Amino acid sequence: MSSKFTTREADFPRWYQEVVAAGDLAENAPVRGCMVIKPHGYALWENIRDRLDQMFKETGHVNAYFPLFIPKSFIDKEADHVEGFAPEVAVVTHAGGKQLEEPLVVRPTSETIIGHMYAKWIQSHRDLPVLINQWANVVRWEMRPRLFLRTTEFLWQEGHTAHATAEEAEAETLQMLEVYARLAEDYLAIPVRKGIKSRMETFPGALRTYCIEGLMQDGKALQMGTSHNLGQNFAKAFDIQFQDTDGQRKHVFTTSWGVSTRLVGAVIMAHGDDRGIVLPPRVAPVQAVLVPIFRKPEERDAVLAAARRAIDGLKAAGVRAKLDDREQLKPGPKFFEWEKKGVPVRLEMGPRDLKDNQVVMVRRDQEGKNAVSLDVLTETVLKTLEDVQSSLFERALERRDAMTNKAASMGEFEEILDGTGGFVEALTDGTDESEKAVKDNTKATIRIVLEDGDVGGECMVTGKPATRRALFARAY
RNA sequence: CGGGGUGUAGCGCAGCCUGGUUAGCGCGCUUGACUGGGGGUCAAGAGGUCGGAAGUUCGAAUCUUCUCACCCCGACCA
Repeated sequence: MSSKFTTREADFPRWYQEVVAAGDLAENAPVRGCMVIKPHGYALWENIRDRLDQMFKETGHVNAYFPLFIPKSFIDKEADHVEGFAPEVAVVTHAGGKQLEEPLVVRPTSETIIGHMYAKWIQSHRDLPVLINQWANVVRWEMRPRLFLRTTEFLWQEGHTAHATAEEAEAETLQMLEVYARLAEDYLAIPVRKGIKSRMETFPGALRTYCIEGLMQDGKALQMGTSHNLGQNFAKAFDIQFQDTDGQRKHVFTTSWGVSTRLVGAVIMAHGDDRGIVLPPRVAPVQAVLVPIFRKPEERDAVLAAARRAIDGLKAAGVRAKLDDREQLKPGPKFFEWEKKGVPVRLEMGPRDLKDNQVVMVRRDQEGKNAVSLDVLTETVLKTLEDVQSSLFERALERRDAMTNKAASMGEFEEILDGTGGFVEALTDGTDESEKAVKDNTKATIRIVLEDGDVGGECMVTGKPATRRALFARAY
């Protein structure tokens, strides 16, 4: 019954690695920083992807695909963009057995190539808005890779839209932030803080960056999605213009927004326990697993027949249910395996249960076992899945709130960070210098700016009158 | 790029300092039997260019030199 994992409390990063491996989600590839996403991990990503894709379609977006290779000169066209991405870009200099005329960048993100295409596609206000998303892999050379959280190659989606007015672009940016927040909270059961990034944390080339920030169990923040209002920066760099109703040629306003396979890491770090991964039912590839128990052949036949009926009932009700009828494994090892994989509900069915017309049900998020009559199995499982979903969210919310504090001075600020960690709300004078000083001294960064302007009080760094209220945290 | 470390079976390691028969251990794997309501037991097996190269030696996983790879700690990021 005891766990073999390093506990979260003892060493969170190590716990994370062990749990990812034990849950059979992914492993490191021969190339440093790259990962192989295994079937169970990929199924998890597919569920996130499918739900998001549906949400994008519901908000009027369509999918397209842009190429992996981008002429290096494209990246150079937007000054902030080059500077921001230069250190992590992979460049192809040779191909076809010779040196290339112009090096090709392996996309770290696709604003530039998409901007180039939009310049061709957009002529008139009648062509707007353009609402395109793409599912793709991108490469950003990483020095400190961590499975799912930070990998050199990762899977993501990037939405790229173009609009006639600044207002429309801003509305789009905020709308997609909302979509991300809903995905995180309703689907991944992770409460998030929504907000705007400081200038220092803004996407290279963007006017404004909004984001959702989750808090992990170790008190560190995780950026779970970003939505950028790019203003006319890329429109000007790539000359994306349209003729408006007034006859004038104008630059469009663009946005971009993305979430990645990092979300899989978020789910693990937000909900996992010392026995392994715990998956919210809505994303779980397997929501309920049934482990049959028997000794003699006649027991086997009876149990398996009843088990198949139960599974069929669950599947008919839309539950992603699985019968684990592998005969080479005893029930015990199966229990541990599914537990490590995070399956929300486990059912055990043996001869004793058959006699009583019941199964034994175990919730992944709780201790203990309960008997459930076969007559009400399907509705009980459905209800339990909903319960697990909401209690995971509630638990994460309580943890988050308990780890959100205010600091009035640097002393208090550091005390909180070194104690419980988590989000710390504090006042600063809003300068890059103060923000940098906090980062250098405490490793905490501004996750979101809560308010700029007349906030009262004084800057915790300089003591000058404060002009900004922000949420800080140490982050992944 | 600066500092520290590791390469021996699929994985994790011992052996090296102090050279000496067929290079071991745990887990995993294969076959079989007994087992089966929370990680079972027994038996029999398979699996190795000891990272690579050169050298010292009668003899090298072990000593020397070179080389390659990877990992950890310090500057960025969805």
